[in-house]
Amino acid sequence: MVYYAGNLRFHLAALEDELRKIQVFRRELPICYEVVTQTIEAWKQKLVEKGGVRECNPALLDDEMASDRPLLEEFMPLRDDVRGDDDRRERKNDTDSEEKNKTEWLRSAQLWNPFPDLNSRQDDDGDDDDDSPPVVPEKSSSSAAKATDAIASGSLHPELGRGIGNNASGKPLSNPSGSSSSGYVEGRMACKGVEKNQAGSSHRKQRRCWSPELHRQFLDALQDLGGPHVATPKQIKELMKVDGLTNDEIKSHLQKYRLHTRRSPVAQDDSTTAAPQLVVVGGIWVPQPDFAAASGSVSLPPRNKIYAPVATIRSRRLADVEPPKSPPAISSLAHTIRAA
DNA sequence: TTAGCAATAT
DNA sequence: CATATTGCTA
Repeated sequence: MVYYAGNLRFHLAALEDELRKIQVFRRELPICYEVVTQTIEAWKQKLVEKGGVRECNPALLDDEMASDRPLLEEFMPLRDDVRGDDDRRERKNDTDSEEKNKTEWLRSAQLWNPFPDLNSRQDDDGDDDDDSPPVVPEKSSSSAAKATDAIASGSLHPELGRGIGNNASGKPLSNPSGSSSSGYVEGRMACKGVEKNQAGSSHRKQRRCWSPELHRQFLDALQDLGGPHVATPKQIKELMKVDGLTNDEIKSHLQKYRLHTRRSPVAQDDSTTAAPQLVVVGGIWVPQPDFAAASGSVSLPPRNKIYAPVATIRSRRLADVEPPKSPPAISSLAHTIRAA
């Protein structure tokens, strides 16, 4: 009896150890995490029962536990040498920096989700539940960045497509309710063969979408930097502190964003003080925020100083900081007007 | 090396 | 058509 209890405790401890280890990958291995967590819970309960009521019969116990086991073992075969660590060389002496890097890219992984619209989770930028270690501004060495990128694009990766029923703990971590879970899930990670730079023609990256969260960070950075037209990709990247996000990606996003804001400059709500933010440019009325953008095409060359310096601009709410959700079509009007 | 733009791919 | 990636140039 004692043996079983001890055994159970031992396994429990081992499991908890494992849980701590995969904590970092919680987002990427939601099922794994969940399974382990639940198993731990279940076992704890067993332990309690065991302590309380003496009736426990070893065989019975095994049987009962069997219900929890198979699932678990699919993902995590139990070993006795769980703490062996031989196979987990990566985290031998918990190197803090490495840990941080991982969590950081994890954050990014979370943000880079392939379901732009679906993933509107309740919390928002909550940064959530998890006690993710403080993200230190730590300048990520380029090598580190590359490493993480490599990881992100290739290796570890949770097969989270399979619906395992018991996601008891609540929100589906990564895979929003099945709708349209078309092969995008594997998009970034599955990467079978891709990225294997075989024959050096793996070329095109997997297409990754900017999640609302990520975009929000982007916008924040933009705002801090004084607007889309003065912000530079690198600065943005540093400000966003999203690891695994490359300059090129930001550059691209910025490009698109600029084009977008140029086309449909939206005066952003706040109509309370809706003083017409209009200014005359080349004979046409243009919403002020777009002034800078428009100036480009109307020959007001250096648009650098149009925006206030970083510090002062912080509180301002510029239209160009927000993506045009519902374009008022002013610009198109402008075009037609100009044509006429 | 980076920013910006254009071409191209999804 | 919208958006992401790559290529090219300054």
